[in-house]
Amino acid sequence: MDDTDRYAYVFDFVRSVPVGKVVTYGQIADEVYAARLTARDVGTAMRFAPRDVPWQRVVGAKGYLPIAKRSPELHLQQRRLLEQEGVAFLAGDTYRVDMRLSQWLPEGQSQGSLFDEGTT
DNA sequence: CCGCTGACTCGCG
DNA sequence: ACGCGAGCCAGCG
Repeated sequence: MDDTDRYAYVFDFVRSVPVGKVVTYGQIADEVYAARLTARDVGTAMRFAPRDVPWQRVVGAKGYLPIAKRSPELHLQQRRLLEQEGVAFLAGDTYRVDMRLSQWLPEGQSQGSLFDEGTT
Protein backbone atom coordinates (compact mmCIF):
# COMPACT_ATOMS: atom_id res chain seq x y z
CA MET A 1 0.00 0.00 0.00
CA ASP A 2 1.12 3.54 -0.61
CA ASP A 3 1.95 5.77 2.29
CA THR A 4 -0.73 8.16 1.18
CA ASP A 5 -3.32 5.44 1.58
CA ARG A 6 -2.26 4.61 5.10
CA TYR A 7 -4.71 6.85 6.87
CA ALA A 8 -7.41 6.13 4.32
CA TYR A 9 -8.09 2.82 6.06
CA VAL A 10 -8.56 4.65 9.32
CA PHE A 11 -10.83 7.26 7.83
CA ASP A 12 -12.89 4.63 6.08
CA PHE A 13 -13.26 2.65 9.26
CA VAL A 14 -14.34 5.68 11.25
CA ARG A 15 -16.85 6.53 8.57
CA SER A 16 -18.36 3.10 9.07
CA VAL A 17 -19.06 3.71 12.74
CA PRO A 18 -22.82 4.04 13.22
CA VAL A 19 -24.42 7.08 14.76
CA GLY A 20 -24.66 6.70 18.51
CA LYS A 21 -21.65 4.40 18.68
CA VAL A 22 -17.95 4.99 19.36
CA VAL A 23 -14.67 3.15 18.85
CA THR A 24 -11.30 3.55 20.57
CA TYR A 25 -7.96 4.53 19.05
CA GLY A 26 -6.51 1.21 20.05
CA GLN A 27 -9.47 -0.62 18.61
CA ILE A 28 -8.96 1.07 15.26
CA ALA A 29 -5.24 0.32 15.28
CA ASP A 30 -6.05 -3.30 15.96
CA GLU A 31 -8.99 -3.53 13.59
CA VAL A 32 -7.45 -1.76 10.63
CA TYR A 33 -4.35 -3.93 10.52
CA ALA A 34 -3.89 -3.03 6.87
CA ALA A 35 -2.82 0.44 7.96
CA ARG A 36 -0.17 -0.92 10.33
CA LEU A 37 -0.56 1.95 12.73
CA THR A 38 -0.37 2.25 16.50
CA ALA A 39 -3.11 3.79 18.58
CA ARG A 40 -1.09 6.96 18.77
CA ASP A 41 -0.78 7.10 15.02
CA VAL A 42 -4.52 6.84 14.75
CA GLY A 43 -4.67 9.97 16.89
CA THR A 44 -2.29 11.65 14.47
CA ALA A 45 -4.42 10.45 11.59
CA MET A 46 -7.48 12.11 13.05
CA ARG A 47 -5.77 15.47 12.75
CA PHE A 48 -5.79 14.89 9.02
CA ALA A 49 -9.33 13.62 8.97
CA PRO A 50 -11.45 14.96 6.11
CA ARG A 51 -14.62 16.76 7.06
CA ASP A 52 -16.83 13.80 6.27
CA VAL A 53 -15.13 11.72 8.93
CA PRO A 54 -17.06 11.60 12.24
CA TRP A 55 -13.99 12.14 14.41
CA GLN A 56 -16.11 12.59 17.51
CA ARG A 57 -16.87 8.87 17.50
CA VAL A 58 -13.23 8.05 18.18
CA VAL A 59 -12.43 7.97 21.88
CA GLY A 60 -9.57 6.81 24.08
CA ALA A 61 -9.37 3.61 26.06
CA LYS A 62 -12.05 3.25 28.72
CA GLY A 63 -14.05 5.93 26.96
CA TYR A 64 -11.73 8.70 28.02
CA LEU A 65 -11.44 11.74 25.75
CA PRO A 66 -7.68 12.41 25.27
CA ILE A 67 -8.37 15.64 23.40
CA ALA A 68 -9.69 17.19 26.58
CA LYS A 69 -6.16 17.57 27.86
CA ARG A 70 -4.93 19.38 24.76
CA SER A 71 -7.98 21.32 23.64
CA PRO A 72 -10.87 21.99 26.02
CA GLU A 73 -12.71 23.51 23.10
CA LEU A 74 -12.55 20.40 20.96
CA HIS A 75 -13.48 18.37 24.02
CA LEU A 76 -16.62 20.43 24.46
CA GLN A 77 -17.51 20.08 20.81
CA GLN A 78 -16.91 16.35 20.84
CA ARG A 79 -19.05 15.91 23.89
CA ARG A 80 -21.80 17.99 22.41
CA LEU A 81 -21.77 16.06 19.14
CA LEU A 82 -21.82 12.72 20.90
CA GLU A 83 -24.68 13.74 23.14
CA GLN A 84 -26.62 14.79 20.06
CA GLU A 85 -26.10 11.30 18.70
CA GLY A 86 -27.35 9.75 21.90
CA VAL A 87 -24.03 8.57 23.26
CA ALA A 88 -24.21 8.31 27.04
CA PHE A 89 -21.49 9.62 29.33
CA LEU A 90 -20.73 8.16 32.72
CA ALA A 91 -22.70 9.83 35.43
CA GLY A 92 -20.98 12.92 36.73
CA ASP A 93 -18.07 12.48 34.34
CA THR A 94 -17.91 14.66 31.24
CA TYR A 95 -14.63 13.07 30.26
CA ARG A 96 -15.74 9.48 29.85
CA VAL A 97 -18.19 7.80 27.53
CA ASP A 98 -20.16 4.85 28.83
CA MET A 99 -18.39 2.27 26.68
CA ARG A 100 -20.58 -0.56 27.88
CA LEU A 101 -23.50 1.05 26.12
CA SER A 102 -21.89 2.92 23.25
CA GLN A 103 -18.79 1.09 22.04
CA TRP A 104 -19.28 -0.17 18.52
CA LEU A 105 -18.19 -3.73 18.03
CA PRO A 106 -17.72 -4.75 14.38
CA GLU A 107 -19.15 -8.13 13.50
CA GLY A 108 -17.37 -11.01 15.10
CA GLN A 109 -16.08 -9.13 18.07
CA SER A 110 -17.40 -10.24 21.40
CA GLN A 111 -18.09 -7.78 24.13
CA GLY A 112 -16.32 -8.91 27.26
CA SER A 113 -18.69 -6.99 29.46
CA LEU A 114 -21.48 -9.27 28.30
CA PHE A 115 -19.89 -11.88 30.47
CA ASP A 116 -18.85 -9.61 33.28
CA GLU A 117 -22.20 -7.95 33.47
CA GLY A 118 -23.50 -9.87 36.42
CA THR A 119 -20.95 -8.49 38.84
CA THR A 120 -23.31 -8.23 41.75
C1' DC B 1 19.22 12.87 8.89
C1' DC B 2 18.24 14.14 13.95
C1' DG B 3 15.49 15.21 17.71
C1' DC B 4 11.10 16.56 19.73
C1' DT B 5 6.13 16.32 19.99
C1' DG B 6 1.84 14.09 20.30
C1' DA B 7 -6.41 13.52 19.02
C1' DC B 8 -2.56 6.78 22.77
C1' DT B 9 -1.90 2.73 26.01
C1' DC B 10 -0.49 0.01 29.59
C1' DG B 11 1.64 -0.97 33.90
C1' DC B 12 3.10 0.39 38.49
C1' DG B 13 2.91 2.78 43.01
C1' DA C 1 -9.38 5.22 41.60
C1' DC C 2 -5.54 8.28 40.05
C1' DG C 3 -1.11 10.20 38.63
C1' DC C 4 3.22 9.20 36.35
C1' DG C 5 6.60 7.18 33.32
C1' DA C 6 7.94 4.36 29.46
C1' DG C 7 7.10 2.50 24.88
C1' DC C 8 5.57 3.47 20.03
C1' DC C 9 6.09 5.51 15.66
C1' DA C 10 4.56 8.95 12.17
C1' DG C 11 4.84 14.20 11.38
C1' DC C 12 7.53 18.38 11.39
C1' DG C 13 11.20 21.90 11.80
